[in-house]
Amino acid sequence: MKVRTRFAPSPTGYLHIGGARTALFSWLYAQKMGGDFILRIEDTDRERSTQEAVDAILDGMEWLGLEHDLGPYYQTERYDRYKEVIQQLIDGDHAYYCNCSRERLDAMREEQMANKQKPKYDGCCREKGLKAAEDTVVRFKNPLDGEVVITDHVRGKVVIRNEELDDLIIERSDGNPTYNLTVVVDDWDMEITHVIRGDDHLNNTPRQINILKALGAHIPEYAHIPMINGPDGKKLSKRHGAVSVMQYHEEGYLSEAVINYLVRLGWSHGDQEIFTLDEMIEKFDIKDINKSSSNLNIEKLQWLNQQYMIKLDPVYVAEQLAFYMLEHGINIENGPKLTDVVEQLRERSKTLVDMVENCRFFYEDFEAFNEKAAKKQFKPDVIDVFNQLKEGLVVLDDWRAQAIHQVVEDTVEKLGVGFGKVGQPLRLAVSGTGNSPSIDITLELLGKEKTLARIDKAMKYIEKL
RNA sequence: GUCCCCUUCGUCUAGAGGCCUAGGACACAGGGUUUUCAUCUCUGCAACAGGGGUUCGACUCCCCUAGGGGACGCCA
Repeated sequence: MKVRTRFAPSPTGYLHIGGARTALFSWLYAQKMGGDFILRIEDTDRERSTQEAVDAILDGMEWLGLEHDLGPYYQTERYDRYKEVIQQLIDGDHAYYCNCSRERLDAMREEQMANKQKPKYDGCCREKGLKAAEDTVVRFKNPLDGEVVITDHVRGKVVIRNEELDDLIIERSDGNPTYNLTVVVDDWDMEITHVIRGDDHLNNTPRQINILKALGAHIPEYAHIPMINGPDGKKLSKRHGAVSVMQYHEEGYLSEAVINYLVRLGWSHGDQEIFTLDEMIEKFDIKDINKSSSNLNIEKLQWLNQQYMIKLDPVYVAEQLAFYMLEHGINIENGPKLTDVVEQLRERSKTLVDMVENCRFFYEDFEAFNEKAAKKQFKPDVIDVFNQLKEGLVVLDDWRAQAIHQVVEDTVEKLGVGFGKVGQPLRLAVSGTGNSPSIDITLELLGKEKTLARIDKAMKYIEKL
């Protein structure tokens, strides 16, 4: 049988980091097994599902490169099929109509909780043989005894007694099917072989298996993967910063780094930290997924992101950088080639947004010198240094790092000072900050005209002190 | 409350009874390289939740306790 996995989000919000990892694991497994990866939108909650959320999920998947082979399927387009299956269950005496009021249900739940019992439907209408009516729902006849054994690929054997379960609603009074029914029908119809999903669904699994059995359907393999918590170990929430995967995009992370970060969260292959996509596919195995939940660690993501900026082709990274330059209002026509910027700044930036800020001075004049650096570097005697430098630079036709370096060296020699006495004030003068790529390359990329203008500007600043 | 699940350095993890004086990575601290910053590199810091078993031997197996998470909806 051909392996088929699926990612089945409900479109009630953006694609968050936990969902993205679930999708990644499903996708990886399908890739590894040469199977299909299906995207299914579970939009049966019509109140909360929105088109914006669908788009946000699709965007997130696309950015991460998690392409689906089939779909997206929308559950709202499959209502006829669900109706048919519900009828089949009723006809087979596996489901029944129930007219218990919400008030009765609520009161019962409260009472059970007060008695320290697990709240469950009491089966009131189970044998009444009710017909469909205005206010009736359809409930599944869950077996009363025996147990359900889940052989989960991550959790191992999990046994749930049927007496812990109750007769869940599979069709609402408005005629809409509910989640536990639709998942089962879809996984069955779509011939899903491996259900890889968050472990918040582990508790639903026995119910779903019972329905599958009643339908005479094949029961898929299951793998319930643990949750991802925020950096503080608490449940992921907006307070933790980036929750939507697209927020990582906005903050300047490469999708390659995010994928690599995500794959190592809850999964590992020995001591390896960095994986190409092909390596991931080759080495990924469900049995290597951890059982315990993991916490987000932004520092590690930042480290990975830098590793990827260094490792990836500068032409590609430059293409990505162009997006952020535009986004941050920098005109890339006013400065050096982006590939040069990438090569010079990738070891000095954690994210592409960092890189934008670090290269800004090549493209735009800055307002003020870094205060601390100016205090340290801009002393009156620097005027001599700048005059000397200018003398050499003005006449320099070959505006390249090597020649520029020679001018700086000559200045150092003539003035009989240390390199730092020349390089640092110069760096501050042209960049406005205390750090940049090596000074000769910085000047080369900045260009002769801007360099000289900025030295003049710095001299005026110093004279006013 | 009831049921289910989880528990190795601060964090991500390796570990399938002796290979463990518990390894790697991020972070952090210190050194080296770089007359900037970073990169790179070296060193250091730092963990088997607790208690009982089983065994010649337990991080690894079993039980209990504690802590954390999830489920218990006409949400998914």
